[in-house]
Amino acid sequence: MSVSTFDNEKRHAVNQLILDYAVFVVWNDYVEQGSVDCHSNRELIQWIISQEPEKVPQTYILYLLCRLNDGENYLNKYSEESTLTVLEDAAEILEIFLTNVKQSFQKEGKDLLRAVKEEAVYVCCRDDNFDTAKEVYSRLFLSNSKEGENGKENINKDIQKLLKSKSPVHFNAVNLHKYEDFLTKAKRFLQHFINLEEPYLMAEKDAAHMCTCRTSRTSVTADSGYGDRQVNLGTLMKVCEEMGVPKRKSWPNFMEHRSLKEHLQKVNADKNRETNSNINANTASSPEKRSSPRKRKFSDSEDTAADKSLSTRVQEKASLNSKKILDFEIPKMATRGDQSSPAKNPLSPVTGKRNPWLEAEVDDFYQAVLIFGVGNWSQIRDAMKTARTNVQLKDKWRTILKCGEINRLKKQFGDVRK
DNA sequence: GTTAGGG
DNA sequence: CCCTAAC
Repeated sequence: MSVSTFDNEKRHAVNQLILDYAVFVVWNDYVEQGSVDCHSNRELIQWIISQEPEKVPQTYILYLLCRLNDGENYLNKYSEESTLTVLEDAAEILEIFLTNVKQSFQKEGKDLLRAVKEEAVYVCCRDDNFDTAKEVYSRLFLSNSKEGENGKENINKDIQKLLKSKSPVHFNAVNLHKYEDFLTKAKRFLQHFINLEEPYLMAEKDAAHMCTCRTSRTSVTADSGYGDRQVNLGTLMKVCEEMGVPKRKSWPNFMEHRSLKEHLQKVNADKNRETNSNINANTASSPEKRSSPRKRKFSDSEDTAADKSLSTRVQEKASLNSKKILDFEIPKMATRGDQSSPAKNPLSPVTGKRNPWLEAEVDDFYQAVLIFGVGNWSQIRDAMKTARTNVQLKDKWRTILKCGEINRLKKQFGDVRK
């Protein structure tokens, strides 16, 4: 079963499972007992990396893979405290990863890094979110030098060039370029560092499988919920204990993994049967649950005293250990007041009926014109994925000029090239 | 199929 | 928004 056949929500859930699982496995290897307070997988992984960075390249890779997988949907978020898009995060991770690989891989790695960065901008354009595209672009490609109004024009030109480079012949790269191709390229590079027998990668398959088993039983939606994953992690731990999966130094072999998986399915099936009666009450992902900090306990033997010492140790280590590893900070994204979805007005397929333009729609249109240029209406139509025809766009541009709405747009987004 | 322009 | 010429 290929992960790429999942819809985004499922894939996101799978990736969460992979991360959880990876963290669990790594945890088992590096920590004998105890527990730690962490608010996200990111923190946990950062902590693990801070312990013995050179020993856990796979952790980077897995972390990276998850983000690359989810990157197509740049709106996915792994942690509450960060507003980075997924692929921006991937770029950061990759950058750190590259500092730890052999010289001979550096060039190829740099190429991939550039591809990831471009893709980060690209996915936003493809989704008609040019605002975010510009923000991402300036964060990833422009040094901190602050430019004024004329900087905006340059960004538009740069993005246009970037889109062009994806498909030099035809300008509608947005439709031709496949995310899967990019993903394949990324994975090809990472193969250099991946041993396919590693449990990390087997986790990818298992998690996908586990996810389908569970989702087919409980109707998908509950899966993106954070509480669900926590339960899963606990179950994983219990199963590992029951089955005597070795805690340290030797990885579980393939057979152990398979049986673990089967066992897990059974446990989940039982659990689902129990909760089947009130599924509907709990399926909707509840934001309240998410907001509460996440507490992982991998061992019940220790209590809060050990907890504290460990979590403070984490913080100390984290701050001690080289900033280049833990410094993920990037200027925050300027969030416009909830304009997340460009409010696609119910399009009227009925011919002859008036279909007024919403202001947000006009804004998007204008920004598409900034990037594709005046007159390239069909390309703009494709990029915007709007139901309006190229002729309608042309007419709208004419009225924008005629009624002087152009002044507002020019002021807000910068001038267009002629 | 696409764009410019008159209506 | 529609229509048509021109490409």
